[in-house]
Amino acid sequence: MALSLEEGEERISTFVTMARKSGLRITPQRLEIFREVAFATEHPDVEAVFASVRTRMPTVSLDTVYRTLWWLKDSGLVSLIGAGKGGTRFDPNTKAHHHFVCLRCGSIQDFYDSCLDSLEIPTQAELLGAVQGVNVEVRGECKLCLAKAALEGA
Amino acid sequence: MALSLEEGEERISTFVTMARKSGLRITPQRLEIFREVAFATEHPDVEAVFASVRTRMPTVSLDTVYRTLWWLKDSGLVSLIGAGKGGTRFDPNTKAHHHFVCLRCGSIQDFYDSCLDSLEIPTQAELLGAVQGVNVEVRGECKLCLAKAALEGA
DNA sequence: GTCACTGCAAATCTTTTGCAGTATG
DNA sequence: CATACTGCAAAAGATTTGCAGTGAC
Repeated sequence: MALSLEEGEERISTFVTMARKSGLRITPQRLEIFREVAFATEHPDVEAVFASVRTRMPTVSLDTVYRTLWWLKDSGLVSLIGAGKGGTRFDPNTKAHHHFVCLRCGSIQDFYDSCLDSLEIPTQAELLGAVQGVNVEVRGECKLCLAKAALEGA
Repeated sequence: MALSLEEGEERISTFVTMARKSGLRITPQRLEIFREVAFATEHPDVEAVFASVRTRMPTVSLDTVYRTLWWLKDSGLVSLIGAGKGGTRFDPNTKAHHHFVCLRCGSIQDFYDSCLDSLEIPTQAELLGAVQGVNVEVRGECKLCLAKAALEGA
């Protein structure tokens, strides 16, 4: 699955605008790293981005890739898959359920909703493989983080 | 949010049954580790399970926890949050979209569906914090893994 | 009694940090 | 020109592996 050139370029121009707005410097490394991610359709991990950027810019270091990616994430230009940070996490709940994921602290809370359980799977998704279940991930900021932010902002 | 005792015990008896069926030995460590995970409502990571089990069984080692958790995962008794294994992964797609997650290889593919984008957020979820978006995670086995399995099974 | 399972310790892989030099705005 | 950014190297953290002893079946 290839990304259209226009869509990639659109992502890059958003990137430059955002960077300017945040007063952050646009360096060749950052541009190259972002270009890599912006055109990616495979949801790469850090190592993959690094390897790929390295073919075109052999001097970039792995930690620059890390720093750039976290910065992109903080700016909202890319998002993390799942809860993001931290080690592997487990879910002992084998019943149908759904998650509220906090984008700030990474906490995950279960919630139940029978309508969501019986969500109709779009044909688009059916085509990608053998579907076994659905989990709806509601993303936002949890109560605790909201309270903390309110305190700090006061 | 506490888990009802019955539900936890139910999970444990499922565990014992499953273990017997797979011909795997039920050791005190495994039972303790599974008990920990079965009653957890916080989607713990390995370190958290380890720390908690250790308070009741000070001799367990971290690697036993790892081994047991992977085994539980392979048996389908617990599932991994997100794609599971591997490092942090990024998603450069800032448009509303959804994921097909392969439970076998961990690959993630995007798909689009405007009905899902405008999914109504259940009150249950609204109560947990400030909602910013929804991502539907369709879980199953991807085309590639299905093909591989077919080859090996032949 | 057999053989899978455990604990330990060391190896490996992933991510972060401190510092001195470099280059962007 | 100031100072944020980079690369390097080393530290910190997470996960895996090899091996000898132990215990579940």
